[in-house]
Amino acid sequence: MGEPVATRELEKLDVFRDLSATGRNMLECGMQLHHFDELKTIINKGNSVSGAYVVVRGRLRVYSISPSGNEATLYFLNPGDICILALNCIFNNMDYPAWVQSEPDTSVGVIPSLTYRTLFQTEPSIQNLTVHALSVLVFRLMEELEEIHALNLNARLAKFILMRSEGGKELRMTQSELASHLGSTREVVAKLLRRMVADKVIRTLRGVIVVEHPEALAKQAMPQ
Amino acid sequence: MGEPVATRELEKLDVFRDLSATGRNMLECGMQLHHFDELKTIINKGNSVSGAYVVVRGRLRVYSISPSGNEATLYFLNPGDICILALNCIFNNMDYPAWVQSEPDTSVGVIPSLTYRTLFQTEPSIQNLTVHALSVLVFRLMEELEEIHALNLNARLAKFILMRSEGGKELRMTQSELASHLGSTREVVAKLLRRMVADKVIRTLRGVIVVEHPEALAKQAMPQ
DNA sequence: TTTCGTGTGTAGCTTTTGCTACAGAGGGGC
DNA sequence: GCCCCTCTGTAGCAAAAGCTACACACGAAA
Repeated sequence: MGEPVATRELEKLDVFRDLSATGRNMLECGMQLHHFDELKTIINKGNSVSGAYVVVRGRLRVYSISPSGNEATLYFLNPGDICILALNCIFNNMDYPAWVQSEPDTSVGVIPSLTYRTLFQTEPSIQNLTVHALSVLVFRLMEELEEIHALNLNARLAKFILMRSEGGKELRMTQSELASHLGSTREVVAKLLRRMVADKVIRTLRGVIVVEHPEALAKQAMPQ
Repeated sequence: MGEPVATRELEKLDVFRDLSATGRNMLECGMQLHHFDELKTIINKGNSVSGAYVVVRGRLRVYSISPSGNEATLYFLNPGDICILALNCIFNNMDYPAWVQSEPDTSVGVIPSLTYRTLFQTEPSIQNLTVHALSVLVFRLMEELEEIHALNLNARLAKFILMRSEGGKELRMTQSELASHLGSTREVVAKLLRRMVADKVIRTLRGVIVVEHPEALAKQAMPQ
């Protein structure tokens, strides 16, 4: 169980620095803080969106579920990140199009829809924040779409390991989590990893992938 | 060869109505008009973006090219549409990440980057236009990503035919164009179409697909 | 009419990916 | 130690999709 969120913790985040630069205190503006002690599904697909979500502490996982029941992680939200899907919903009066799960000890700030839209009309910092967040997502999504067409699963896996391994050394993630990120299945991921291990490109441990030969991995991340 | 663009033509578009509601005339603001008589590649991947592009007449096709040389159409821009990729580039100082081709007799208005950014800071109509265009794209992209994971090619093809056939009757598009939209190849598309023809769901003519049985097609567009 | 380019029909093979099924390995709690 | 749960290793088959290769059809231009 984590300690309650301190104002100090809020002020560390760029988002809130931007917001407070407008001379407003978010809590006074009506922002609510929610805390989740444990892993819990906090939004289901089709839920209505009450406001703009900003992660203050911990992590949120946004994912979709295919009809066959497979989960595919869309992205994570770390402290300071805004949920852009929720922003979209606010500006288009739509229901939330995915699922969201909180990790243990996660705090989320919620700025009510109306408040956010009002702030957007008057505050340049909120305008820029919004547009920037949206653009970044658009690019990420287009890149991913292009990748799916251009790269086979092995290349996408190689690329994923490269990008997410801290300092290009190792990646702490189970094989099913990997599969979920790539929209594939564990067995297939295991098969591909096996080949990489045979090629001495990586080593696998329980819940960890150790990158042995980053250059070779980068080569596998290339088309073909 | 088309006639030059008339002011009347500009005023018909929602975008410009929004803009002129701000009491500004876009041409006076520095918008330039470009006309293309024939099919021509007007932007290459990596080109710098000079401003916000608005289609006034005709159509632009935005596409990516995979390393193997296959084109995959990302989307079309019809009169009144803004190129959101270009918007993104403007707000993030990036180079254009795809290719753009003009159809014959196409006119495009270009609002210089700086002008657009200035307008964005002051004009609510431009703010809303921008955010709305971005959100819509984000949703479209996420939907497509989810579809690729959840649906097989046959279902995606069925859905595509349904969505794009005018009034659910027929779709004027060659099989290679279809393949390009789905990021697949002509032969595979032909194979799937063949099966649909055998099932009496569609009829195929040269450059045309006639929808015979929309309900059956909708059924094929479902997962599995 | 002939020719040529583009669009379509089709076959067969290969590769990739998914699915089922099971065995073993490691680690935490009892 | 023992149990149980999760994570991993592996095999084998099935389905999906891509690639190669060719034949034919249609229509426009010469």
